[in-house]
Formats: sequence, C-alpha cells, structure tokens
Amino acid sequence: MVEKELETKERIISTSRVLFAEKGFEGTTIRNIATEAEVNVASVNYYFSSKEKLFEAVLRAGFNDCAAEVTKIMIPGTRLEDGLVQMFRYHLDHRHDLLSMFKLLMSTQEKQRFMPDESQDFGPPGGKCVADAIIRELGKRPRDQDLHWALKILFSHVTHTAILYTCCFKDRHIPFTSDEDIEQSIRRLCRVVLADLA
Amino acid sequence: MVEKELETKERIISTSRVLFAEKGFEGTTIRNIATEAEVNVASVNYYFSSKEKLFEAVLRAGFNDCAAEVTKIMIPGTRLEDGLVQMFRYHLDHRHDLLSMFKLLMSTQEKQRFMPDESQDFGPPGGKCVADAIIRELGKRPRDQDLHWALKILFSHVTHTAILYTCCFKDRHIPFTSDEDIEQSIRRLCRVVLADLA
DNA sequence: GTCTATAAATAGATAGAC
DNA sequence: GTCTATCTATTTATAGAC
Repeated sequence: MVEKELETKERIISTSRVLFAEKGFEGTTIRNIATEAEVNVASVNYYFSSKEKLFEAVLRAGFNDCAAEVTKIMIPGTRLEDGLVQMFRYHLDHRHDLLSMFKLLMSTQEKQRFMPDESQDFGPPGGKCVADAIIRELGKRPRDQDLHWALKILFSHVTHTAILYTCCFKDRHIPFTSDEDIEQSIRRLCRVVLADLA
Repeated sequence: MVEKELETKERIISTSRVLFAEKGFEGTTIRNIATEAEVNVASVNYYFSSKEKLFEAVLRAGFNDCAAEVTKIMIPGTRLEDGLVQMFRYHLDHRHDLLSMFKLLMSTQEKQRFMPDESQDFGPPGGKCVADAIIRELGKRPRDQDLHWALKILFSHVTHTAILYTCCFKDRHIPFTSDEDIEQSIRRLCRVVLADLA
C-alpha cells in the first residue's frame, strides 16, 4: 500500500525532526522515535536502513525547507527589515530544524559523518537572497567587505536570537525578551547597519 | 596520596571538558574519558559518583571561569570594543566550555536535568560588567530598553561568531571569516551600536 | 586509590512469521 | 508492510582483590 507507506515514512520523519533536535543524535533512540510516531520499531530500519541515514534525511529536509522559505521571503519588493523578521518567525515556527542543524554544526564527530568534504562550504540558507535585498535597499552595491559585514551581523543576530528565544526566553519573564521585543531589536539593528553602509 | 588524587581528578575534568563539548553528553562514554585521560575506567565513578555529576562539575567549571574572565576584562579603563574582542578571543581559547554550555542550553532533556528551576534565569556570564562598560563609554546611562538592545546585539554577535568560527570557519578559506576579520567586525558593530545610543 | 571482572540495562539491527 | 523475538555490542555502575 503506497498510501500507508507514505504515512508511516512521514510520521517517522516528522517525529525524528523533533526528537533529534531535543535530544541530539546520540540521545535519541530508534525505540523513542518508533514509540512517539506510533509505528513499529522495525519500520524505522525498514524505511531508512539505519539511524544515520534517517538523520541525514531529517537534516536535508530541514535545510531545504529553510532555504526555500528564505528565497520566498526575500523577493524584490520585500523590505529588508520585514524579511529578517519573517526569517526570525520562520525559525521560531521550525525551531527543531534550526536546533538540529546547529547541533550538527557544533559536533565535530557527527559533522564529519554527515557533512564530509567541501559540502561544508555552503553559507547560511538563503544568504545570497539576503545580500540581494541589502543591495536593493541601499540602491547601490557596497564594497564586498561591507556587504559581508552586514550579512554576518544580521544573520548572526537573527539566528542566535531565534535559538535563545526557543531555548531560554520562551515562556519565561525576562525583560526585553518577548518576541515583539526581539522583532523590534532586529528592525533597529537592520536600520543601524544599513545607515552605516549608506 | 593527595597529590595523585588531584592529578587524576584534574585529568578527568579537563579531558571531559573537551569530550563533552565535541560529542555531547550522550555521545561521550565514561570509557572514552578514561582512555583519553589515561586513568582507569572505575576512577571516574570513584571521584564523581556518576556521569551526570561529572557533567555538572564540567559545566560549573566552564561557567565560573568565563564569568571571572569577563569580569576581569571589563574593568573601568577598558574600552568596550577592546573588551569585546578580548571576550571573543577568550571564547576561542576556551571553545569547549562555550560549546558544552550551548549544547546544554539547546537540549530540553539535559537542561531540565542540570538546570532545574530558577537557576535558568541567569544572563550571559559577565552581562552586568559589559552593561557598566557601555554606560562608562557613553558617559551617561541610556534608557533601559536601549541598554538591553545594545547588550543583546553585542553578546549575540560575539557569542554566535565565536561558535561559528570554532566550528566552521577555522582552518578553512572562506572570505572575511579570519579571526582578524571577525575582530574588525566586532569593533565596527560596537562603534555603530554606541553611536546609535549616543 | 587503582585495578579486573562482571552485573544489569539498553542500544541498533535483523530474521522470519504473518 | 508490519510485527515479535532475538542477536550482538556497548553502556553505566559496582563488587572485591590488591
């Protein structure tokens, strides 16, 4: 049954996106996944051959989804600060993908296993689109070093803050860390950076 | 023998700081640590009772060392941008502590285990000292919301970039990601943020 | 304090019935 | 495709000799 197959496979993937993000690769067991997804233990290996292949599929899904979304967001006509806020919101809505990817980046061991050779050279998902948005908003192309500086500043703040919000700020009462506060922070940073480049 | 005891215990701690950072809590085994530290497997449980207690000791050591260092860096007389660059360098020199702490923050499971209740409310190590440095450099106390904005921007960039440098940029040849480039980025961001607050 | 040996639990993966 | 049962390996933790 093709329908049943898709259902089971999809349930395994979507459950794994959450569990790998929360407990890491080593901290998640196939039995965890199977129980949570309400599928049989053996079906995980049946569909994905191994735990490692499953993790690969999870990472690929998260990265591709994010790159597609950023591309969609950063179309001509979008103001840079609006686009960055949308990126931030996307990360909140897909926090598990962000966390899995970041845990992978931070793991020497697993990074070598899952991102061998030159595939590590890709930048942040949608980096090119954000660069184009900066150029459009400035009305000119800044020097390379200025453009890269702006990208580093903006991406690092959006990404880092999305992680902290997800892991630490959410559901607590720390001053100036509500999602509205953070969105205002991003907008202000965006304006300050653009002004410095102009 | 007290001397031997210290030696063994210290070797276990310093090896664990590296291994937990690289492979995570679940990914690191007591046997790994014992082999790498060249001590007997049983001595880890002898000195620390359990793997969890050892992890606690490792995290505490990393956080305390960092908070002490930032306090030492951000004394009156230090220019803010110099202090932030020193913080960045400290993170590079102690990348394992930064990675362990961040992995813990990103792990729902382990965070609940190791940071129960209100102990989660502490800010970044040395946050207060950096705030004081901003106020000194401005020559006035800005509005609370402006001060918190500046802190968020500066800490997120220094921290996030230290992680990325450690995990992705180091030993590769990506434009504008050398440690000198990053230090210039931090200085520029610092000037831009201070100018916006003035 | 340090070691070997081992207990007790749990992991990933697979064989084979249905 | 789905299930149970099981193999093999590895884990943390501890008991007991030295």
